[in-house]
Amino acid sequence: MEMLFQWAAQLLQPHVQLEEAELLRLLERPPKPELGDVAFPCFTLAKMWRRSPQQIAAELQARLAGAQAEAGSDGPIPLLKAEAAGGYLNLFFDRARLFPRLLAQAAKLTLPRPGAGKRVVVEFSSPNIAKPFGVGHLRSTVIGHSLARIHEALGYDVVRINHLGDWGTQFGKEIAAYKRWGDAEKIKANPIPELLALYVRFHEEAEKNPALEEEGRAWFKKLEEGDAEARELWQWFVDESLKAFRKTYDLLGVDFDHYTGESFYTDHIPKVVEALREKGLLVQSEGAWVVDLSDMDMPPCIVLKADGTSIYATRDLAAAIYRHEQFGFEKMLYVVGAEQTLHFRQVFAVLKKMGHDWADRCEHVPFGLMQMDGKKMSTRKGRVIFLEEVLQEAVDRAAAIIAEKNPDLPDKETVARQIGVGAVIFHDLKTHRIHNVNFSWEEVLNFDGETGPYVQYTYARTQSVLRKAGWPTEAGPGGPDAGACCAADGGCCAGPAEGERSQELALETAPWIAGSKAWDVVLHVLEFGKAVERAAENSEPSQVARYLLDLCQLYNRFYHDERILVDDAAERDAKLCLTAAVGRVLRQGLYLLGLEAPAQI
RNA sequence: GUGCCCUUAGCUCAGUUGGAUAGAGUGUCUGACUACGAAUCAGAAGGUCGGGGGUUCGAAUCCCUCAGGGCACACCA
Repeated sequence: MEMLFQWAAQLLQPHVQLEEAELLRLLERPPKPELGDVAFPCFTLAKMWRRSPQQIAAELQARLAGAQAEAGSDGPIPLLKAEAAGGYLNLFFDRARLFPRLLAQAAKLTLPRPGAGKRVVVEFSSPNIAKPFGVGHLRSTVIGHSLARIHEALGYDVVRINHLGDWGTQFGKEIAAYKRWGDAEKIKANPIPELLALYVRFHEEAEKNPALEEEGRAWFKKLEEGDAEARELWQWFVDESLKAFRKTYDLLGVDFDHYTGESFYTDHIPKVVEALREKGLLVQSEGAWVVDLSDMDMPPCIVLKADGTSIYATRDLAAAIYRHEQFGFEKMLYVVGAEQTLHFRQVFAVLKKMGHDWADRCEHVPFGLMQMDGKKMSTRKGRVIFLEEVLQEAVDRAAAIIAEKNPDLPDKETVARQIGVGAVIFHDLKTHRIHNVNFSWEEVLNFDGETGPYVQYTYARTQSVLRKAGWPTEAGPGGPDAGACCAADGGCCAGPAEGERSQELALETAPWIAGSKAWDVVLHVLEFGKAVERAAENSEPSQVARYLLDLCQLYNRFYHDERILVDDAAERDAKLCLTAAVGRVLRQGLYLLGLEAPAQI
């Protein structure tokens, strides 16, 4: 595509008084393939030349035709014709000559590496200890995991941090509840549900008996002051919870470099408070110590509560400073729900006031709520759906479909897991993260249409064709470089026995391309890098998911309408080469989203 | 009450720096497996892009305003 735009600019430049850069900026791709390969909108020229865009388009058409006649049919740029349509000048290139060159590009496609030598810290997942891992936490987990992989693929050095919710007044409450009603045996047998039940009961009883709240806060104060009993109970809750979380992470294929939760920063808090005090930023208000942010139209940021204990903002300040010292990031992403937007604006503002200019490189990556019946899910009210249950249902569904459609598939259990889990992850990543999503079993368990299984199916289809043709197929779980060319083993475009030949053929012409959908496919394959870069710039994995869905649709249309394994060797090899390129992009794209890509499903 | 976010087909959503007749999926109806995998593909139907102003040659996209929904607004995270 880039190449087409470059050529178009070169062709047009002698006839318009515009800089090449300006020209390139104006050029666009026509909305429909029948309209040509590159379009030049004449509206801006119309203003400068004081003539109608239609007139200008017609004139340019004539001029290009003249220039083309002069250059002859084998000029350096294979322009077929230029056509004025409305205020546009549409350029048609000689696809037969062009296709082999585009295909060669697609075959050795690699991602750009704008992140080389730069580090990015991604904080994500961050579930709360002693609470179940609900579908709500899934969002942070899969978005963060995908953003980490996307940045890695672009060359960044990525640090993944699980900022566990393992500190705060809630643990005072949990301890208070345990002391009153807890049963150690029950908890050992069934840790998270039992701990949750205690927590829920605490809030119910506190409605009637407000003194309980005070009791909870008192236990947190003890905990923060290092009280042995409090510490011991807390540690127990943490250990049990982590055991359960790790199982979920294994199933999802997610990992972290650091499980440094909020409690990790306890020791750093005094330093932060001292720094704030020294800079004169701390003022006392209603008994608490706060940083005033009224100059930025924000409510004050509480740093120490009236009882002297820390609050989550304090711990986020300490964490940010610690991480900056430790990792020296280019940027730091906080993948945390949109309901905490104000909190992060406050934290970043306080960092700025402290003189930490790198606060500008911290970015809250918000996402919409996971809702149930249009309402927020709530652990306290027991209105949650457990992620484990969702994943299990999805895997069961995948297994049932396999049993029905492909009973002879080897390693059925593994594939069912890959498909089921993939369906859940993809469903969460395919739309803009900021939208609220209403949880729906029907949607999550749907495997048709714009879904993870659809992309996985298309990938398996590419591998199936290659296998049939005796070409090498991709194996293994994918990886950071899965989309890179397999140049090491002699070139992607190569059948095993006839590598050189197909490469050479590919350099000539592809007369069959007229009317073939392979053209649309190869153009889209070449857009992969742009899609990934856009996803990183916007911290938006859905842009990769969207790209993959479009690629699948284009490839499936091509696959359905035309035969790949035709008798003509040149055509067959070109189509196989395209198929291999699509397969590589799909595999790497799935990897970037956190999905596996089984070769057969 | 104040601030932020959201609103596009019955439902769920795309729509890149403002560009040509606003696109998918799903659901409904109808077709295509003696073909390289039908978890697929094709066709039909379905739209005042929440309403109203404005900027522009041109607005789903930018500005203003109103409405509806969501979230947040100091000792929870």
